[in-house]
Amino acid sequence: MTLLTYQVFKTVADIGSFRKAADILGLTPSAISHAISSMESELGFSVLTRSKNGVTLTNYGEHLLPYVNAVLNSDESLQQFIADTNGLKAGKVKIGVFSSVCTNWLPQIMSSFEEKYPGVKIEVYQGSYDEVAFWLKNGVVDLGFLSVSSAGDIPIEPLCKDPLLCVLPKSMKPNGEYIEIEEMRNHSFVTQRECTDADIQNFLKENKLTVQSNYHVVDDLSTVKLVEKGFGICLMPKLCMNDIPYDVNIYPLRGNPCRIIGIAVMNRDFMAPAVRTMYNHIIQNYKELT
Amino acid sequence: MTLLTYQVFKTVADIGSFRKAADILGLTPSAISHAISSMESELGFSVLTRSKNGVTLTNYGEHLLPYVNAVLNSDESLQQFIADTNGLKAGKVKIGVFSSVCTNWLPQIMSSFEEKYPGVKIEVYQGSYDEVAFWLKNGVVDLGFLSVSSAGDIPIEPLCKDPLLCVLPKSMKPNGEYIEIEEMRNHSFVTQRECTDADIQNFLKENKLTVQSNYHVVDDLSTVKLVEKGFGICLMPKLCMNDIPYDVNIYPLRGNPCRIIGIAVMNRDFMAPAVRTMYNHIIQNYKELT
DNA sequence: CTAAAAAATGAAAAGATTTCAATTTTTCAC
DNA sequence: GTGAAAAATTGAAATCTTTTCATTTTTTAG
Repeated sequence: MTLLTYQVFKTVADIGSFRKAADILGLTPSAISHAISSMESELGFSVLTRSKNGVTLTNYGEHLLPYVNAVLNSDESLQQFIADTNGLKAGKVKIGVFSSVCTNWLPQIMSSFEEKYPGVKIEVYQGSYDEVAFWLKNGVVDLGFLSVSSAGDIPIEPLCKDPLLCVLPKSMKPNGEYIEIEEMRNHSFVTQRECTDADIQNFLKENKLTVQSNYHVVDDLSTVKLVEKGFGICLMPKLCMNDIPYDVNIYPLRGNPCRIIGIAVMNRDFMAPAVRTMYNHIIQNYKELT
Repeated sequence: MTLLTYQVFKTVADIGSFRKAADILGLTPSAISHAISSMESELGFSVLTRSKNGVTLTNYGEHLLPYVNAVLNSDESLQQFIADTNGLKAGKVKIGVFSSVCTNWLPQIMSSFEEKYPGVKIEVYQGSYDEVAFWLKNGVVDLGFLSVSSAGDIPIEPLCKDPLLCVLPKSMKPNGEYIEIEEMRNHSFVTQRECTDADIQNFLKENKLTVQSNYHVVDDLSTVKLVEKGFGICLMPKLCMNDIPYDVNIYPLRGNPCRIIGIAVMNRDFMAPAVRTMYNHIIQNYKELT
């Protein structure tokens, strides 16, 4: 017996006619008849008496009906849950972000989204690129902000360029408007521990800048503060600098190297409705790149 | 989505592996995969992440699971009800009887049945042949005792013969051991109202005994009492006389006319388990006719 | 008694599920 | 990193279920 069998039984029991039940369910009377009789042979007893005044429940049918109703009701609430989820009356989106997106973009994303879809809950997970990528792969988050170069094999939609800047102590000034790569070669660097900012590591690697670095810190603020105090120079994406009250000199680099910030999702074709909506919302609001 | 889809989803979610779920459900891993992916495309979002450490629920899957469990649990209790019914741990039998069976046979039938199947409830409806037949046709009772001649088109299993006897006041005696039909022809009859005992009516009709009857009573006791007081003679099935404290002469009739008592059921091939068991129980205990 | 309506029936068609065989992906040990 | 083993996926064919169609039977109402 399937849910449809139950539905047929319930409808017939309620309405007392095979033909009318067929109309209601969009089936032929024959289908109803077959369904009921296969139900009866599966049960081993009959549930409906075909008599004058239409079709009525047998004693057993009468006892069975509440059980059938219980199943149909619980399925109904399941269907309702699905409908709510698809209609964005319910749902949850878990987003992985790195700190600069977290502080600069997320508040606006969240408030505009929440206004539009008040039923959807948003959970934010902040971490490094690697952590965000890991969370995406493991389903901890549905969507993740990443730089394109750090996304690896995770599909990512590029949103905008974020220029890498060179951060110097106040005491230092470059020769021109831009910092030449060669100018940096002999300076001590303050670098973030491990690959907290993979784009910068990549840039350094690409330009064969072997960095002499005595300080390995974790967060952007500390990095800049160490530069401020004259312990070295550092590279920092522009977006990060928004968050930091700094007293340093900031210069763009020759060739304007950028990190490309994108929004990543493991399976672009199969997002939950709330996730898809958030994904589109983010692209609409932040996509600058064609 | 069907109940099986739900079952597949639940099993996979519980055990975290398609292959193991396939083993448990007796399906191939491929079937599981197809089932889940068709579920996901129907839902519009994915419910399982295929990752390291096996398969885990997505956020949506996590939310969906309780709903799925609710449906499966209510179906489980439906299945349990069916099993109980089939296993005779539950169930009800409604039996229609006429008075002589009610008083003579039913107590023994009921007590031996109840001893064997204590979970099954028995309901007794007492009435005339016509009422019992009506109840059978309308599903008021599951089984009905009837005389074969009164069953009409209702299938009936003959159980035993019950001889018709002639009841005479003490003051009257027949010529021999048997009463000849002709002997009755000139006597006043006390008859039961309408066709309360169709067999007797039939017998009278068959033998072209037009009965001169001034008293039309309903119950057997009253009938016999009127005979006792000399208001006429009557015919009475033997079984009925068991119930009556009488002070009358009783004689068999020439040719030993009988009513045949049987057990009737509307659909012999499709009885509820408790009904079938009662049916067989009755036949075992009361069938004398081959 | 007949006509109309409702239900049942059996065979064929349509649809769904399951399996099979082959492929891809993932995991684990070396 | 490589390769073997395990797990999951895929598409096509096979199987099984459900539905319809056409017909028959049963029931009801005039």
